[in-house]
Amino acid sequence: MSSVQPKVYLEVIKQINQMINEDQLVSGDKLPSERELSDRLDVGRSSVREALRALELLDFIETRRGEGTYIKSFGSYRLVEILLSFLLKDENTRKELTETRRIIELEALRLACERITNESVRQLGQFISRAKEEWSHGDLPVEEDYLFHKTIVESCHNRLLLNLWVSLVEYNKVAISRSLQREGRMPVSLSEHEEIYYALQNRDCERATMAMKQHLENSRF
Amino acid sequence: MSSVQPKVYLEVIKQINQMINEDQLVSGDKLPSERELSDRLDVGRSSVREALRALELLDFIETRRGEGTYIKSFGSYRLVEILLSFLLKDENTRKELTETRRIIELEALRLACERITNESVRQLGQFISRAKEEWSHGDLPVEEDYLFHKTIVESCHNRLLLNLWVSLVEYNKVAISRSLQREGRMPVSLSEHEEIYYALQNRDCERATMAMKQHLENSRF
DNA sequence: TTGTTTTAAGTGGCCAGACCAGTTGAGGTT
DNA sequence: AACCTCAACTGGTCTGGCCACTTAAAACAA
Repeated sequence: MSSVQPKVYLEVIKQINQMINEDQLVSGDKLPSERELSDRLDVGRSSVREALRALELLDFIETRRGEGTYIKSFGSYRLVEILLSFLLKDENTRKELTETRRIIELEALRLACERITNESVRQLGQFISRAKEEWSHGDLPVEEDYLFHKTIVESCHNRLLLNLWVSLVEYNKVAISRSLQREGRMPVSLSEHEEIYYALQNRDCERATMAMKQHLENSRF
Repeated sequence: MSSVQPKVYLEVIKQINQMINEDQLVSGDKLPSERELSDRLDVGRSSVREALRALELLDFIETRRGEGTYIKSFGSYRLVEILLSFLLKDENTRKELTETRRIIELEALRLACERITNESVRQLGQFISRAKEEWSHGDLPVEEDYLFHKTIVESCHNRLLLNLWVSLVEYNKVAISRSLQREGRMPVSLSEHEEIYYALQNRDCERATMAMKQHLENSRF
């Protein structure tokens, strides 16, 4: 006997996936209740729960106590985040993280040069202004820094790439604020942002890339 | 009251992760049994199972009935696979996937030019030879094709990057073999591989990159 | 002693049932 | 019409049970 039958909870996941496809369910729609699934698929409720919990961990679904289970949108940031939390145990991986982030951000910038909208460019400008203002008040514009970079990656209109980037950076947020706190770093960082901004305004890929390289180099995450 | 206490199964995942770190457990090591975890963490066994099933789906652990639960290697390749099986319903995501893969592979190649060992270069040569041989026998050297690319990404010595690449490509294997089956594609693909191989042998980054760009372009995954 | 068989303990797989804690909506009260 | 109240439903969790499988110790046979 080697007829290893697949585990029930995996079967349930398949069924749910199929259910979504057949019924054309989209993000926000409600899934049948655990009890109903258990009934309909003729499996125990615990198996249904194992399947749902796994999908929840992956951010595919969202469960609201007392209400039900809902399909989530494409916000699977947690995916890589989980991966990293299990993977990132030594110094080596940190270097890999930085390197990978650099790659993704630079390439995203390249794509953004061709795809960015005027609206997004305008936003970038705003972030710089707001950062300057905060800085003049003596505050550290960590959030603006983050949004500046994120907007750029968003502007390549590749959600997968954005997902990866967010996951990588999320993990590094501490390092970012530490970087900005370095003596004299802030003004330089700001002018680097401006340079990137101007380059993007002119869709000057070469110049933008050079500026970003410089910026990432100096930031030393 | 808004003190939403975290779900138990998430807590269990945290604990397990911590357990792995503290006890310096590595891939292949055995985790405590479900009943013992349930006992030690003072939660129901069902909660433990929900946690374990979720981790299993992510390929972090492997459960063998009658034996126990074991930590798996960094083989979290299944991640994106699962993600995509749920989300790859529109053409858009497919494009993003291809684009992201292209970026990662090209940049990995750049890094590999500086970091690749002679041994790896030799292996690349072997893969080409073997592919030629198989092809002369009338077989499609899908595996060799895959290994050729994988070895290159491995040679950048960034496991995170490798993980991402494998995740993306794993999903695309079907596409790969379909690509190779295209009339007259195989010989061209082989010669493109050779060009990359020669460039890598000479650590000629520029030439290697150009060749790879060409190759990926023609492959049309 | 050695090699084989049996058996018991341990483990994951799965289920049924129970209770708690939120949410919702229908029906009654004001 | 606006406001309760409460029953029904939903997820969250635990308990305890039974099955199938693995392993190793114990019993047995050579």
